[in-house]
Amino acid sequence: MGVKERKALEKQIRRNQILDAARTLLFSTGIDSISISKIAEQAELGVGTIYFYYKNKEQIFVALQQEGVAILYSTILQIFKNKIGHQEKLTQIALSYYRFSEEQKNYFDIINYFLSSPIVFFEPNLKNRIDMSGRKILLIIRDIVADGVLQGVFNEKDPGKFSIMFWGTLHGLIHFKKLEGTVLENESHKELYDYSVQKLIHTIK
Amino acid sequence: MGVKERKALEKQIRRNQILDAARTLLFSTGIDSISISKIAEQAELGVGTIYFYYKNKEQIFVALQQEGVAILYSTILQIFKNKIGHQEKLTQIALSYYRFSEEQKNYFDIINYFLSSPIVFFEPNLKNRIDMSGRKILLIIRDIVADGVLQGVFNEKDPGKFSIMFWGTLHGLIHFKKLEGTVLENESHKELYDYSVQKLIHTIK
Amino acid sequence: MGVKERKALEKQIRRNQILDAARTLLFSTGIDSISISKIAEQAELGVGTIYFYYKNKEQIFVALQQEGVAILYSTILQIFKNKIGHQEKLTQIALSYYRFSEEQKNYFDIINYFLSSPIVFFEPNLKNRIDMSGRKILLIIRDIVADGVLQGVFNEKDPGKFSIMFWGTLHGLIHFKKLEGTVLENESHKELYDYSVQKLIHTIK
Amino acid sequence: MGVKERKALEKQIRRNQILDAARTLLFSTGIDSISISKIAEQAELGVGTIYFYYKNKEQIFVALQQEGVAILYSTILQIFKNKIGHQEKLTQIALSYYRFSEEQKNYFDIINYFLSSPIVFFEPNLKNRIDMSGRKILLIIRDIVADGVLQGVFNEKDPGKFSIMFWGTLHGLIHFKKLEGTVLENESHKELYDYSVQKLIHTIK
DNA sequence: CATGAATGAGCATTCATTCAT
DNA sequence: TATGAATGAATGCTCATTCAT
Repeated sequence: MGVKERKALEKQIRRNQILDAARTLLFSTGIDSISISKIAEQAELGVGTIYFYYKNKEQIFVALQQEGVAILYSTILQIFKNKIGHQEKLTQIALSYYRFSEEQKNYFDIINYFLSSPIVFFEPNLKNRIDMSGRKILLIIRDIVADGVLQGVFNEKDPGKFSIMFWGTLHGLIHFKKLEGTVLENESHKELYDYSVQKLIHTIK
Repeated sequence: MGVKERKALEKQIRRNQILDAARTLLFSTGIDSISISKIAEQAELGVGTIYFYYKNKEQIFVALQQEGVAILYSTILQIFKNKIGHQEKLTQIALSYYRFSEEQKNYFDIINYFLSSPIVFFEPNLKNRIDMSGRKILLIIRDIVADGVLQGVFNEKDPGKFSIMFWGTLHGLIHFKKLEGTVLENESHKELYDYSVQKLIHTIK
Repeated sequence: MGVKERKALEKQIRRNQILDAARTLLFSTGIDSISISKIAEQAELGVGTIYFYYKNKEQIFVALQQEGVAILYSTILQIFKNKIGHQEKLTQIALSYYRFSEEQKNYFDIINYFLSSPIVFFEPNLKNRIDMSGRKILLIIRDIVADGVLQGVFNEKDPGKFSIMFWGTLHGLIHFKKLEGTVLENESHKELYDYSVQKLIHTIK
Repeated sequence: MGVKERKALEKQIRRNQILDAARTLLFSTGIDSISISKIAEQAELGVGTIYFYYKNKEQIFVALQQEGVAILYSTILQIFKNKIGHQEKLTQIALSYYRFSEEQKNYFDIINYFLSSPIVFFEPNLKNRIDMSGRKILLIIRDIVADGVLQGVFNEKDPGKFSIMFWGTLHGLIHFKKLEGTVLENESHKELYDYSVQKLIHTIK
């Protein structure tokens, strides 16, 4: 291993060290209380060092968001590989996102941070990275639907569009969890979610 | 007009003056840059005066959110009253939310602020007010569907559930507007939205 | 009853109404959280009205302090009147102050506020009123001692001085309650207090 | 001297610079008027810088309190080391506290701040540090008494208890300085103090 | 590479008091 | 008498970022 490689490796190690610290904070006190100096303290590094490895706070958030998406993706990939029916796959994927929003709330929050906040400007590069990480999930859904169509299980002209609609619905509905107890007086939010998923799947049968 | 009425009127005027200032800020620099002292400056009032009329910052946000919802509601109410088909009504409502998210982006942001942020605590009263303001919109949709079912145009056992799914889908998809240019490479976001709306309506035909 | 008397009576009623409010706050949230506007709200009066009846916040505090001292005084007066020995009287008085500091903590705090805070300036009149209210308590102690001397139970040339020393010791020791758990590692504060009282009494035997 | 040492030294200098500023304020306008921003201004530093060196305002107060206690302690230690009688030592210690409360009034105030205010919460660690600083003074008194007992000069079963009573009396009586001119009509406060000290010492003879 | 000191604008909120009505 | 609107300084504290070493 040459000097270059070792340097690169060390750099990666430091980056991970910083990310570890940020993740610890994310999970211990939530997204709102992450600050660079807290990360530095947690990572046992100087503040300046953080800035050497990440241009700014946003970059760290992006890295965490990628982690979150990766976790979600791997779950969904498992489902994709299962030997179960197409419809069942979609149902399980939907369920897994619901669970993710609850069990990995902090990761969900940070994904949501990029998706829902009215923040205007990201460097194009960054934005690309953020967005593309989620794309793979949509592609899985698309593939399931497309394959279902091939197999004659589903009937849908544009699996790509559908996959986005599918995910958008799930995402929107999860936000409505907040309305439990007020708008959703008698409705169980989970029931509502399941109902919607079935409805969605029904549209391509 | 007695002294009492005049006082009450003046008080209302001041409240509006403050809200005007907050709205101006909301529309000029976005929700993230609204602070009490900026509102005070904009309104040409002392900071303390703001607190005399609104208990805290959140209350001002709520007032703005209510404004936004009211605008959206009135648009949707118009559509509801139109003498057009049930399906057409739903289509137009969906369209109007899309437009709202673009043309009244700042109002959309503040509504979204209450719906999407991982924020911790609201006084129950406040939360109720926030949530319930949106409820009327859902009820219109429910009524359209329910009436459609009565008329034999639609087929849906639970119009209440459907209305929430409908809105959730719209809401979630609007968030995906951000993905234009990255994930949505070739897709037009608007086309996708329309596609989804038609799909949704199709499920209750 | 003439107009003058009625007016005076009404004025007194209002003053009490204000004091009631202040006392309620004192006992519900403690001395630190008493503010004029809170008093006004509690009393269902305007802020300006408070200032009509009390020149400033301090005046209200003084009134509360007087109440506290009055309560303490009446307890001590009871003990004074009891048909028990001189020594027993002193013991019970000391005990009653200890209890007062615990059971009427809020009154104790406000008395302490005037006695311990480094605040410099009070109007002479005010200061006189504050200080003199406590004087009666000291006089009781002095009388007990003086009478004890007469009866041959005690031996003390200057009962006046002793009464102040007696009270000063109690007061100082109560402050040390805070040291429980740190400086007073193994000592029970109450035991220490009792020990000191006995010691004190012993000096005049 | 290495870089590390120099850095540490500079850091200490800055901490002192801040403390100097705080002390200046303490001595010019009293404890009540110390605020972080005033300290920053006085120290010609940014507010943030203050917080870099002291976690919060309380920490600065503690530092000042420790200074005060240290001054008092060193005086008392001197007396302890003097080759004078046991009784004389106690007398002089009492006198030195009296003088301290007059000549170092601001330090006395800040010590008193921690001892007398009904303040709610301190980090346990902090509280420990505050309380323990005073402990050393009590231990000196205890040792004098204990030694006096050994030498047959004093007669006291529990020198530890006595030392606290001794100090509590002094402390409480100093508070009564405020009553000069009102309650203490004809009494000289100083005379009263001396009287009490002699009385106290007498109890262990 | 790594550090960590320094910044100062920024934050939400409180408060005693005044004064025109 | 009584009101309550208005004030604005003041509070403790946070934070992303910079930069000299």
